[in-house]
Amino acid sequence: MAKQFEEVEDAKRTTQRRLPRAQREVQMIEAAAKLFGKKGYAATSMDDIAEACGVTKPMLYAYFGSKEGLYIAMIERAADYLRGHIARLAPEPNIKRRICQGLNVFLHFAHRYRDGYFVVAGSVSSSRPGSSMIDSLRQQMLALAANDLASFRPEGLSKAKALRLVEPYAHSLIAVGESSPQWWTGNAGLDLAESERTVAKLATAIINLVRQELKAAVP
Amino acid sequence: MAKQFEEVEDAKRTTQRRLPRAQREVQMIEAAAKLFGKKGYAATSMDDIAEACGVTKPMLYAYFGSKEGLYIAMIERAADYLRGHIARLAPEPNIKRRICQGLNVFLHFAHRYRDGYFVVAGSVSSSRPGSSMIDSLRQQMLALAANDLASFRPEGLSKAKALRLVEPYAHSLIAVGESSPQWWTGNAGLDLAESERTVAKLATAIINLVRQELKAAVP
DNA sequence: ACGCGTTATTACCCATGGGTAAGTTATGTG
DNA sequence: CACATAACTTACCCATGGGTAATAACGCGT
Repeated sequence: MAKQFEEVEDAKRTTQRRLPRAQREVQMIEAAAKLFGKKGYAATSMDDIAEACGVTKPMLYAYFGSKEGLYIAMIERAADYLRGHIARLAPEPNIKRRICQGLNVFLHFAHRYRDGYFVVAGSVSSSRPGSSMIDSLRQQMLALAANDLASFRPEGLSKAKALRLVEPYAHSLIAVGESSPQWWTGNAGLDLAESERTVAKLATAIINLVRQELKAAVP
Repeated sequence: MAKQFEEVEDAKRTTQRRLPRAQREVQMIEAAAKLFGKKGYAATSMDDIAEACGVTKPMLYAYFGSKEGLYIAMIERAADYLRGHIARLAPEPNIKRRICQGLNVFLHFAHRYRDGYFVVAGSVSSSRPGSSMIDSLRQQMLALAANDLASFRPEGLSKAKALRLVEPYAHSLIAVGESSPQWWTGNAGLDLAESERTVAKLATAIINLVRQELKAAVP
């Protein structure tokens, strides 16, 4: 009973038992992710977040210093999750499978965090705090994808050139991964497995297209 | 000299000549689109928008009633543009080409409006005003795409079943179209023509995949 | 049972920003 | 040229919400 987080449980909790800082912080970050994801950064108040975890505003400031601090902490947590899981599949030698597994990381992350996911996925150059962090995360993912795609280049094509050529396709690959969660929201309980299969097919199609493009580009 | 809109021209304009309402409204909507797109709805103040078009806040209220009113007006304008252009290519009989042209509409729209584009593209379930309008627009686009994709079904597969099967792919198609503009922001002046070619290739790949899936689904 | 730090609260400050009332200047039309 | 009207401004109101100071209660170790 130490670690489970018990989600709002109806309205205001009657007995907000005192949680140790570590657990409360996790709870706060999850509430923040949910609300920031659903309503956006500016439209979410610290009071909203505080209420969502049965506590009052000053606690948020005690633990995170500021609204921006809480936001950043949240982004960092999400980024760590993604980077960690992505890094963990480096050993996979089969490139195509690695790409699919990479996309699955996004799918699982989105499945687990729903609203919170859209904070990292849906931020397009928005001048919110931490956007630079999100941009750099996206940049890293993009670089990984591009690198994997470029590994399909035929003999006689420089890696640099290949990297340049696959860039837009890497982008689309990410877009496909990012968009799938969005399509769940419409169709209620669509299970992960089916999404994985669909995304895998799309990835394969894109990979084949890239292969073809790279072959055509050899001088 | 009547219609051109003269973009901020440095800092505050010295002589803000009095524009007739119709022109000022257009200017306001464009400024709003730019700022909402760049900073988000809640983070953009009416004063910001007013200043961006060399005028003061009460003018915005005189013409649009409220912040929400201005926002809605902006969305409606964008939606009209998209719906209008999409509808105009209905006569095209070649489905594949029509899909590509549909995607091009997005590309051109995004190219023309940059920041403003992200207002309609980047809004994922966010509880901003007008989100229902954006959702319905997206829904329409999705339906069109799905419908076109379903037309590739082989004999012996009901349209209903085909529509259900292609849904995730229609989503991906839209995602590819929506994501391209985002990839421009990184790589400065990438011209439209190249994006069009890339997107066309991706669309073709997805269409082929869909064809294959539909064929495999026939009982 | 008695501190003593951690967890929490109440009550407040004040800058920001949506929204408005009342007044001011250009402009085009009889 | 007058003058009605559309275009525009200044100056304000006040609710929201970020942030803080002072204070209370719980519970753990000795």
